[in-house]
Amino acid sequence: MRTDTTFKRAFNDMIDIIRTLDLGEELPSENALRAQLGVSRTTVRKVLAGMSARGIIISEAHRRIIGEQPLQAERYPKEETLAISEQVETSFMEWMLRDNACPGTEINEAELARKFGVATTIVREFLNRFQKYGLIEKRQNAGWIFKGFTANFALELFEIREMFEMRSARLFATLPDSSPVWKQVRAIRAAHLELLADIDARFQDFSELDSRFHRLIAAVSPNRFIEGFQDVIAMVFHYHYQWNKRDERTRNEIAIREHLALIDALESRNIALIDRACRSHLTSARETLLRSIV
Amino acid sequence: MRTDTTFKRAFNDMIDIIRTLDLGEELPSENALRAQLGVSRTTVRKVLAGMSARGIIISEAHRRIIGEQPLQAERYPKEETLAISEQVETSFMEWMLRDNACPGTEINEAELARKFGVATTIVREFLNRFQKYGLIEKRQNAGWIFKGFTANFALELFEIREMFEMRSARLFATLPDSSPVWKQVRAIRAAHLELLADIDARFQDFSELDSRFHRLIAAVSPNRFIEGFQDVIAMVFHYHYQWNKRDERTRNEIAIREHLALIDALESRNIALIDRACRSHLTSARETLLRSIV
DNA sequence: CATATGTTTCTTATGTATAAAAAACGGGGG
DNA sequence: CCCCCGTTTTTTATACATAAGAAACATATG
Repeated sequence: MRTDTTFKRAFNDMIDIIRTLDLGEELPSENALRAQLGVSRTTVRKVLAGMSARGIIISEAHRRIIGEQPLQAERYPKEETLAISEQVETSFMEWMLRDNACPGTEINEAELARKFGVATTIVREFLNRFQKYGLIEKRQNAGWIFKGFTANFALELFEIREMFEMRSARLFATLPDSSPVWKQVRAIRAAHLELLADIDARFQDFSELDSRFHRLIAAVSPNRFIEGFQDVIAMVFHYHYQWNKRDERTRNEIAIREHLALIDALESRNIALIDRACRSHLTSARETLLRSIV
Repeated sequence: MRTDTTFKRAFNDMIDIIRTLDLGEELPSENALRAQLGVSRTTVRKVLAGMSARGIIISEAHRRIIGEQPLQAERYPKEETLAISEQVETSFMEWMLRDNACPGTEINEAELARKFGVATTIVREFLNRFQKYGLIEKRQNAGWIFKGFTANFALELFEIREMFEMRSARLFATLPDSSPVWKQVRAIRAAHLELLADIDARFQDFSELDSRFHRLIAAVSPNRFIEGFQDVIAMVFHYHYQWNKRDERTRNEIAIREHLALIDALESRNIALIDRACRSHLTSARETLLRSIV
């Protein structure tokens, strides 16, 4: 009943490990592989068995050696490596953004389960987790309602975001030169400059960099509630921008320049400068989001 | 399989409704009762059937009249009116606060389900919802870990709480005299004074008033994320103080006086005053919580 | 024709089952 | 005694089943 996505993901990862080894070379121990693959030994053994069956690995007494290099074609497709609960997220987002975007829509667990082809349990569990994003609401003994990806949602989101982000950004002014954070700041500036240099081809990579940047800022003084909120922000930007492609290149270029200005401000340790750069970036991000909603 | 807690709760509520009616009087329609009881007509009919069977209601052709007044003893016990998913919350809190309070404890779905005598599905669902409180964390393909009711938890909680509450309190200074909020403020001040007058006997009622007060402040400018965070705060205070009774009376009396000071400040519309009263209350609340943790 | 009740259909809450994955156990061999 | 591997036990992820509850439909009655 449970899907074997963990096995398939591990199998694919194992192919990459084997490619770093030579024909006839002995494999690391099951325990070592377990650590490398980040799964249990049970799964490692299943992967090894699968590879033996395909002749990639030859098991001799007390040792295993590489029989032949695996082909890329033997990899399992990406979809099969995602747990059902993860696939449901994508299905739901598509349903939400494409089909029934209007606020007030009732969400029917059973219907969604049928539509997505999964068990109701999974949909229920997903909706429970998804609730934290503030887009759906539960009614006692009845279904859920979709509150809508509305301007109000964006405004409430950004009100919190501004509080959290200004708080974190200001803290940078008090960090000693010796803090390891500065190295990360320099690294992320480099990543921004690189992306900017090749913006025409790689503008779609910005979404991930954006999330990384804001998480770095938040991380100066860890707070589990702020970290949890970063998930909300990441979700919104990930899916909303995936759906709305208008002006994507320009939007992203502007955001990169704002990030760079904020990085400069952070390094200056000047509170006024930090405040200004941070607020200006958030204002512009908010306006962009609002414009794409209406 | 599903429990009939909705029916039992409605049954109990129905007893209260009948007590306001006279013997021989005709009952409201099913639809009217549905609205009053806040359940579906299906459940109303089940309640009516149950009461008919006990002779409380007599069904004549096309009408129902009160046959005899129900006895309080006929009420279903409180526990049976709580959905399993609600009972699990209590069980879990007790388990957490009494038995295994130490940080890092692994939480085992199957074991909890056995201990609480419920299906694993329920425990899973509960843990998913409970995650938002920041006290547990999930590990992929494995169980959950309890992060502990620690000083750090309290500090992170109050950092956010301070941001949110100061923001809301300050907004009061900008409210026009005509705002309906002021009436609610006066009402809640009265409630505080009443409780204070009878503090020796009723100090335990403070927990609920506290939650009501802070939700009122937050409500001036609704924000779904702030409202969601109020749940976290309410949970912490509800359960933690239920567990730790030390100095409860004194603590609550102090808090009431701080609330009253904050109410005065709000009504003064003086930002500096509001800031001071709000911060001073939050600081004292934080210290109290911290003291009770260590 | 509107409102009340009787009937049918659909959905949610909760229990049970089971394959996949993790963890624990146990016997060698270095 | 520690690591490696074979085996067994436990736990999680997911499917499915069903009674309780909600909603929709139908009929009757004033």
